[in-house]
Amino acid sequence: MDLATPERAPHPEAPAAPYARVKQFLKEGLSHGRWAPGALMPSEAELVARFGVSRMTVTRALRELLTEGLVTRVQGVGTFAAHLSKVSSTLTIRDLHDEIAERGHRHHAEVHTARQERASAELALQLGLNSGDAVFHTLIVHFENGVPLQCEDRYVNPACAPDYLSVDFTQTTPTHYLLQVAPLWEAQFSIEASQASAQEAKLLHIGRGEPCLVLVRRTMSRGVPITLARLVHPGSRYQIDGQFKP
Amino acid sequence: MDLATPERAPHPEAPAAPYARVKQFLKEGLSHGRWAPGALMPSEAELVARFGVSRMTVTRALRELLTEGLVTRVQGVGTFAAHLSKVSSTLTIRDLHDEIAERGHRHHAEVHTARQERASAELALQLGLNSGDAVFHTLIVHFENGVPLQCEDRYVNPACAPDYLSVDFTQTTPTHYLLQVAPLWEAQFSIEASQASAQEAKLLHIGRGEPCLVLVRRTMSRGVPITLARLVHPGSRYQIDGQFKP
DNA sequence: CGACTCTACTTGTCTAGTCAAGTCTAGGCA
DNA sequence: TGCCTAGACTTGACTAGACAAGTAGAGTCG
Repeated sequence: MDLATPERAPHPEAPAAPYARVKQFLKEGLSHGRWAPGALMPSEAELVARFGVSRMTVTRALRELLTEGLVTRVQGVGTFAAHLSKVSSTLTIRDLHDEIAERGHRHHAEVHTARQERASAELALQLGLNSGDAVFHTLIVHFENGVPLQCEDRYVNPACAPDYLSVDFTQTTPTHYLLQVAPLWEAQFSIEASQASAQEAKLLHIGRGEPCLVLVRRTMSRGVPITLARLVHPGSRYQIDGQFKP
Repeated sequence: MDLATPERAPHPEAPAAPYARVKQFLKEGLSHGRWAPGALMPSEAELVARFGVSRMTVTRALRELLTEGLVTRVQGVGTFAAHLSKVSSTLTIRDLHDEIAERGHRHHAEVHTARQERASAELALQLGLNSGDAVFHTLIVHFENGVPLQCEDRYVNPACAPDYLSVDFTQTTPTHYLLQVAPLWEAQFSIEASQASAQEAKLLHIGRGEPCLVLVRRTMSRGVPITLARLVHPGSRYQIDGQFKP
């Protein structure tokens, strides 16, 4: 225990704010199985009476539990404990440079390709272009303390980032640059395991056929596709971590 | 366009609820780069004046944007556009049975191991037990339309699910059963790519050394570890999909 | 010049009420 | 019996205020 802060937190279980107390009460009840999944929970009026707070306060607590997916609410009926049949975790995909820097390690990048190409039919579809239109293509290998960690094969919609090819990607990562150009994002991704191709194996200094964690990500801004990236990581050197906490 | 519902949605861009209109206004401004990352956004008082609503309404809109991570708020200073340097996506980890059933496919499971064992030192640490304590161990292969899709190697804390070994896992998945027993969860997971072991290759009907997507998940309820699972999928047959939408 | 205070502005939280809309049930009526 | 309606109860959204707490800048005093 930290006895040096007696004023700050007299009871860790009793948050000061009334809305937080109500929320805590409901959360603990849920975690102790007081309301089985699907069961009817106390109504707002009951909670108002029990805690002696106004309805807005109770509403806030319940709305937060709703957005956290812990309860289901039906107008005219009541509030129910959610069945957590799906465990939804938050997976944070970060800029690799930041990730490495945060570990206190050194990051550098080798640019192998940075040129304009003509889009294939499939690529054009993904980027909302017509087949044969110009696209920017970069192939960059990222290193952590001199060890290759990621092979980044990226196509960019020129309309969204006309100056993309003039950026020095040994200094700035494409992710970082594109985040500046296109403010708000919408992304789809898929994660899969596959063997390294001959080129990837060479660039990542691994054996041909070694298992790799492949992350394919397509990002859009205001409905316009910006970029399609294929991020290949050696399976032996990289893993994705995440957690779920209600 | 759906012209059959003229009353319901006259303008898809103008939600009926005032708090939603305020939220939409701010979101669109952010997506159009009206406020650069880190820039000061309108204060609550300004929004109150602009939209002619009460402060609680504006507060709600801003609080929701805050929980979505789109803005940063500092008491006494103001509201700022967040820099989205990290793109946090929601990754939903679901019960495999449900996932397969939703695709309209057939799921069945083969139970290869279901017994009590003594915990190794490392396993005991993960499950909050002492080395040598009893643990339940199951090894189950899940099939989609007769094709092996996942090899589930799971250890369970007997204190949390005393009847675990008496469950018929050809009928119920361990995930589903454990969700019933332990109401609210906390989970940590990691995703990595590695080669199939000899046993895994045999169980999954793939070649030894083929790349596999491995998901290791540890779940806890009220701080007590419940289960540690290692889910191995053939890289050629399985991928994880997700999306991010602010 | 430096330290202090006062003020204006900001967000954080709460209250006590209003109106609206959806659901369920009991009772009445044909 | 079957249908309909009225009332009770629920959530959803909002208003117009209030007080607290934090920040930043302007002005003042030593």
